[in-house]
Amino acid sequence: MTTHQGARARARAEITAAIKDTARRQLADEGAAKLSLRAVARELGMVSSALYRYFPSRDDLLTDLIIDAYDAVGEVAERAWAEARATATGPDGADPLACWTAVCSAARAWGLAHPHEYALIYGSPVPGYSAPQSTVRAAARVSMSLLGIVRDARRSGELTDVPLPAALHTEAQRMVADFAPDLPVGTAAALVAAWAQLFGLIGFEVFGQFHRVVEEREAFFVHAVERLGRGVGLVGRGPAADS
Amino acid sequence: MTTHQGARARARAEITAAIKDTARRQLADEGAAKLSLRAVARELGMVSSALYRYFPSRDDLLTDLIIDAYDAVGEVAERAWAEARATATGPDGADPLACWTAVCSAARAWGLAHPHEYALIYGSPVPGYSAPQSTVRAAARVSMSLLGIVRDARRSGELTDVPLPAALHTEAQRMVADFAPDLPVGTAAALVAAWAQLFGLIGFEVFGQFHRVVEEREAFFVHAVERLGRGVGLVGRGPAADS
DNA sequence: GTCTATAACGAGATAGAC
DNA sequence: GTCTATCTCGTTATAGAC
Repeated sequence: MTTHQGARARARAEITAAIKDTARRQLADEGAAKLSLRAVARELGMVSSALYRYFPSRDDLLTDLIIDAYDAVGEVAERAWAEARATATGPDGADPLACWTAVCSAARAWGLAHPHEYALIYGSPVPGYSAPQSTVRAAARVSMSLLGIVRDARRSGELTDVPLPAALHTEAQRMVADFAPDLPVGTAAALVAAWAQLFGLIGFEVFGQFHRVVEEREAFFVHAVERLGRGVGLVGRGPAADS
Repeated sequence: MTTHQGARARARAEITAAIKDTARRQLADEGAAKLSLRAVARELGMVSSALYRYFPSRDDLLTDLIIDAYDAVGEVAERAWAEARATATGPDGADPLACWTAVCSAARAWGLAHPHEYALIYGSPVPGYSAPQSTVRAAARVSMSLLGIVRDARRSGELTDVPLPAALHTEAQRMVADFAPDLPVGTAAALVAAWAQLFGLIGFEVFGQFHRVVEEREAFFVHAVERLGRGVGLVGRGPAADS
């Protein structure tokens, strides 16, 4: 009985994974707008109605792909943070700015390696599709890593203050209450802005806007996100930037 | 003969405009990936083959829509710059930071008002479509406005230096040679980064990533781009940000 | 209970003959 | 420029294998 259930569960997991893999391939070929259950089924040698045992609808398959993509970037970001924490550590703990650039670079590398999945989560919305609430936890993982780095820096006294206009005080206080307890209001607002700006840099590179504009993309990116990190108040221990 | 040609040309222009309008509506409904000459023709009561008198292929129609969209943002950006130049002017000319935020806010407002055209030019690439060289002039208009503001600031002595790591010197020198003569290397690199980051902020708002994260979006945006402007070396004349 | 296959629906796209 | 025959799609109902 147990082995029976185990075998069934294993088979189910395998087929689910195969469906998603095929769907991801279609995503790359035709884009999310044209993702079709029938085409996935055809490519798998199944009949379309059989897919409904695994995904109640096309949109649910899309949702799963989106969550997977968010989890994939989130995981490389978290892993990069953990590694930077372990290696770039001085007497006072990890170097905040080194952790920051490590996480940002990890997100960039993932985007460049998976442009179509990147487009799925950070590109244009899919027409007619509205992401359900179930995507938000995975979607927050990268920003949670950035937030954690800033928190670490604050604990080790390596976070400078960020000015905030009076008009944004209540808004930033709401942000602090929502997801950044123990952070100063200016830092919270700057962090949200930096988060959007980070994906502006990555998106421009992944989507080709830097074509014939930026050539040494990695060095350019690292410098830009270092400046972003300093903008949220992180202080670097490494050699200062030359002028 | 002249009136004949004029009438023909006028009719042709009208039909071309009608085709583009219909295509833009389809863009909003189904996305760029599903843009089809046939559907446009049907909606216009024409037969699909008739459209080929106006656009040689679907991709050419797409290219036209893309150029139009770039020109539309470019125009509001340029107009905003001109207006800010005229109003926010002191003894030394226009206030550089006021011009900067005016141009950024104009681009944001256009994106929020035309999310589908925004997606067309700053969102995910259209599968199977590659933008031809003919789009680059229109695509550069917003960044050219930002560049012009920085140039003005430099002329009026209101541009501070931006540090640049040695590893990026040759890259930034190439940028300066390509499109920013008379600008310091650090400024050029910072400007390109700010350009990408600006559209990160706008894209996150247009595409809904700020849902339940940022509520007072306009004030948040203005503050963020002010900081961006200072990051490229612009100095503001208005009241400094409170802390 | 779990799955796959057949068949069908209504709607839309497409290719080609005329 | 029109019409038709044949494709696609998401989705459901149903029947039967394991």
